[in-house]
Amino acid sequence: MPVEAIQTKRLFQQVFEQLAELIAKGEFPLGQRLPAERDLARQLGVSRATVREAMIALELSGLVEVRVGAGIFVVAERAPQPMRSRGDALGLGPFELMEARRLVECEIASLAAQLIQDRDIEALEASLALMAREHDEGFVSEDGDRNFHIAVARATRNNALIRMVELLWELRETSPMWARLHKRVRAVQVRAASLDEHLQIIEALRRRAPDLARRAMDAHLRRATDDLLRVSEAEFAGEVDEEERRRGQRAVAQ
Amino acid sequence: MPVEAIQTKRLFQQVFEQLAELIAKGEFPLGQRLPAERDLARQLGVSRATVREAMIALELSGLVEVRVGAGIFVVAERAPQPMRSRGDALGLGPFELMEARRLVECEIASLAAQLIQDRDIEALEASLALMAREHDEGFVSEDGDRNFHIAVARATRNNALIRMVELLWELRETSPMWARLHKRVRAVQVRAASLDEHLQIIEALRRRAPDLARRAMDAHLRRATDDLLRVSEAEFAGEVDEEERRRGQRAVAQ
DNA sequence: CCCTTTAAATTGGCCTGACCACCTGATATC
DNA sequence: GATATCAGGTGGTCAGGCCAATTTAAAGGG
Repeated sequence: MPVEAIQTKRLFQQVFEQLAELIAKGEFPLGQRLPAERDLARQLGVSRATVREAMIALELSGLVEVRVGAGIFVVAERAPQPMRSRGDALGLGPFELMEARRLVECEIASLAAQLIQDRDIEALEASLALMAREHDEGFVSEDGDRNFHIAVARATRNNALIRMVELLWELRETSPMWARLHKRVRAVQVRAASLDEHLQIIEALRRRAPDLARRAMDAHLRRATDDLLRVSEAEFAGEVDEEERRRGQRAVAQ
Repeated sequence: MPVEAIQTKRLFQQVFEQLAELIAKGEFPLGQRLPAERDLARQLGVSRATVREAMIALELSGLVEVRVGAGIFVVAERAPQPMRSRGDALGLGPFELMEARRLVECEIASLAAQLIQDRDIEALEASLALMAREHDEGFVSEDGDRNFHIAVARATRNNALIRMVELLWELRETSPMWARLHKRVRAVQVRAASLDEHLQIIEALRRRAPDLARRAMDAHLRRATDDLLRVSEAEFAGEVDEEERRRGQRAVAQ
């Protein structure tokens, strides 16, 4: 019989959940001021410090806004997001990530080619230069790579698309499986080839050629996935589960 | 001359940022225990309550883990996510959102058609039924619609894609401009047509027809964008900025 | 000498009460 | 009627304290 995982939640979390529910139910409508911290503390039977801690949680969840001296105001009616930004909560695998990237970033590159401006190209070149510097100095950082792909998204002038690419990198950073493969890939990966692929993406964007940009991005992500697959087979045979491996092969085969 | 938007950051936020930076820099390696709250308070020259508030922020950011009686331990080395989950922080507009949705959800529908299983179709039908119920009862809720599109993503078995669609709806819920247009669209929108469009998407997925699914999803999002554009022109002429309107027209014209 | 038991020190959780800076709205003044 | 002033309310921060959980070290027994 499994032991009930009763975790005595900390007080501020209980207060947080209770208030979040009241907000979601519309008990505290949008824009309305919450009772003062002192009043809430008295009503809830807890100390003001605890209420304050719950308020910080509510604020970090984007549910309320604190205006010093004026009060705390409801700025969203939705339920708090269940804190699942961490990739490991989903059991997110590297190949899922690459598959998603290919799906969206190719189209983003195509759209970017139609809307890109000269200053965007400068940003791309700066990111490429950073990658080259990281390469020379043997950094394990991926800032240049990350900046590059986000810069491509930024060229679409679409904040939702930008946010989406950012999300993909956040998921990557928090994926435990990715961390396992990561450094090995960096070691195996022919970095010069990667730099050249990025250069070709820039070139396609500079020529405002949507199809070419899409193909260049696709080729880049395809090879990256391929490298990943090779490493996972060589070093982690049997460890990466079968579903994930099939996904990787499907992505490369497409 | 624009007034400098100097925001006196609250003390706990400064402590939070400082500690987050130290963690990101590796000053406090993964798994290591942070100094005790009392010590940190003394070293930082703040009260323990302030340190505690910063700790809650760190914990909610997924950087540390609190073990009662034992200490606070680093569980991630990454930098904290910059708290921009709220759509308004980006100035996100409705048409940006729809453009992004068309870009990704069409491809997701195509992929879903290749991988969908019978139980996924059942989930889609349940969502459609919920939409129909909402329609009959005159709800303003969009739960059915949301569930449907997330269910399509779920059929791809790709957690990154699922997360992405969820993100799009989160952004939608937190977009102030969307809130302005939202209810008017619901009033104008021919809901029966929307239900039929969703039905056609299900039908395409049931037949495992990728291209058909992509086209059905495209037609649906296209009409939704079109409705949005019509409402925005009729009711908010001059209010929605020009960039946004052009984006809407471009999306429909494609 | 090693293992178990027990007690002390450490640590986070929570509380009380207080003071300050800031915002707001009503009042007083011109 | 418009403006300046002021008092009350609010969040921000602090100090000090007690409690429960945990760790650590000392004491005990084999």
